[in-house]
Amino acid sequence: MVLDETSGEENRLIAERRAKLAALRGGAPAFPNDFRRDALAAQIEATWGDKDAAWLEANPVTVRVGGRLMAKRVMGKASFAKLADRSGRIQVFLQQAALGETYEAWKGWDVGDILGAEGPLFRTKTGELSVRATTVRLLAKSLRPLPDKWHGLADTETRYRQRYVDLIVNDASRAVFARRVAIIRYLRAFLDAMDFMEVETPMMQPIPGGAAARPFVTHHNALDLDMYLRIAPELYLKRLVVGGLERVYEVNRNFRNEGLSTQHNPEFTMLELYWAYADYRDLMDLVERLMRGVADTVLGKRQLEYQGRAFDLDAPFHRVTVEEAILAHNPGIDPLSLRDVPYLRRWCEGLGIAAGKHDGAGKLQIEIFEKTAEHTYLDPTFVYAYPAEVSPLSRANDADPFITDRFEFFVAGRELANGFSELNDPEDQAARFRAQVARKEAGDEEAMFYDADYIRALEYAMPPTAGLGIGIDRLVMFFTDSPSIRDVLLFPHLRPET
RNA sequence: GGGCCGUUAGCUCAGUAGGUAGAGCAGCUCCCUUUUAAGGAGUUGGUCGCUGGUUCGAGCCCAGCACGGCCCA
Repeated sequence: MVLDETSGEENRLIAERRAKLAALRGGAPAFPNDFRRDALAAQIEATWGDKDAAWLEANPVTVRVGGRLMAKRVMGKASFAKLADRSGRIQVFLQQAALGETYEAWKGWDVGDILGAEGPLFRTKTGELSVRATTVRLLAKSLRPLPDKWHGLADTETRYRQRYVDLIVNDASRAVFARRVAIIRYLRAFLDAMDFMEVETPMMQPIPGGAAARPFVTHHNALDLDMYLRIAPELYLKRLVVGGLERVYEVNRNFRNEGLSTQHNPEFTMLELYWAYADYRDLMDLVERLMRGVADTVLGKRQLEYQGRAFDLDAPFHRVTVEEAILAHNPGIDPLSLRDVPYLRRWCEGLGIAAGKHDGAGKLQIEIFEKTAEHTYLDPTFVYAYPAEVSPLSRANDADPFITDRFEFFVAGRELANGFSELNDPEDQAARFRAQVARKEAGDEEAMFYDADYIRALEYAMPPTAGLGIGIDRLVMFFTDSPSIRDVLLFPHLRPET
């Protein structure tokens, strides 16, 4: 894949089309913008799809359609064209007898060009609802040939780099992004109906907070201030709960300065919501309802296949604690030593986990969980009671302060959501931040900063609150049977072309 | 960062043992007034990702690099 600007010599196919465009420039505007449609392909099918040839002849309906020429079949003095608009495709029938000189021009137009046509609807010999063109115009010349009309565009790299081409020729790709939009629309409607308020909080933050991740750094020139692209909106959203916005959510991008994979893009979309007077159990129930609601909305059923495996969202979602999960997947482990640091450290070594020097029992538990258990949760599963050590923003459990009232939600072995009862005790939160700072000073680049303003906000008192984050890209992957996050991102990050 | 795989015409792909590059579609010329990947006849089109090396000779073998894919850390 070489760009013409750098290759010096233009492709012959493009040169041919450029010559056609040059000829067009001699007359009327080559890129006119005075054509207006009055019908879309899908509307035409919906409105007149059930009318037969005789009805259409007796009740003439004239439509103006426009779109990209996707198929061109010339048979001497008559032709068929397929025009693609945003709703679908409509066939246009062109005849020399009706179009005169324009018909000769049409024969020189190319698949990929943008056309407008007007004429009455009729049915062809084979019964296809079509437009019998009385006029047809070239609205925009395509200089580049489209990929193979039958095989489409298969090259993964080109599909990602030139998504516009992928969207033109691959129906399946368009369907993925249509479904992505439908899912996000559903989530918004669901939350709006619960009286949640959608808000926007800073993407550029002086202190990156709300998650354990390495941030991107940028610089504000006027303030001469380094700033961070947010790794999460969490601390800002909770400030809003302090302010009395008792139900808030935000759907937007987070940025994490980490590697790329089939599960990770440096910028990804997260839904975060904060719900006062609710707890983590309410959130688990909410997630179950959302998952079924998404299925109902975009699939019309709760049974689906993801990457060859069947899933049934009607079945109750599993719920298991972190410690139960560790015991279930590490048969030899001693249940009474699950919080014993030297014991867990030895167990980690046996699993080939490189534990950090300062890791406590909670961190070591999570390492063991992630290595041995996480990927096994294929059916929807809530894993809860996360250790406080790895949950610096979560409320400690009343009966057992080693753990927090926090869960993560797994489907197909992947984390789709993370939720917890929020830590609203400002003194506990300050102590947790100090512990994070100690970790950061010990070399943990993902440890959190101390956010003094956030502590100040909590000191005004935050109501008891539950907070949830849902990874939208992974959710869309699941509901579109997509193996890679790049398949659900319109413009996934790639290295620059050479 | 490591391992494996890939990169050949605009697109989708073949390419024999290392002997000088092919198909289909698209394009171009011609025929064709109801096609559905329209059809028929003819025809153009390649720095085989890049740079080196081995060889009389490299798309093919070797090394490095670039980009992509999958897996691992």
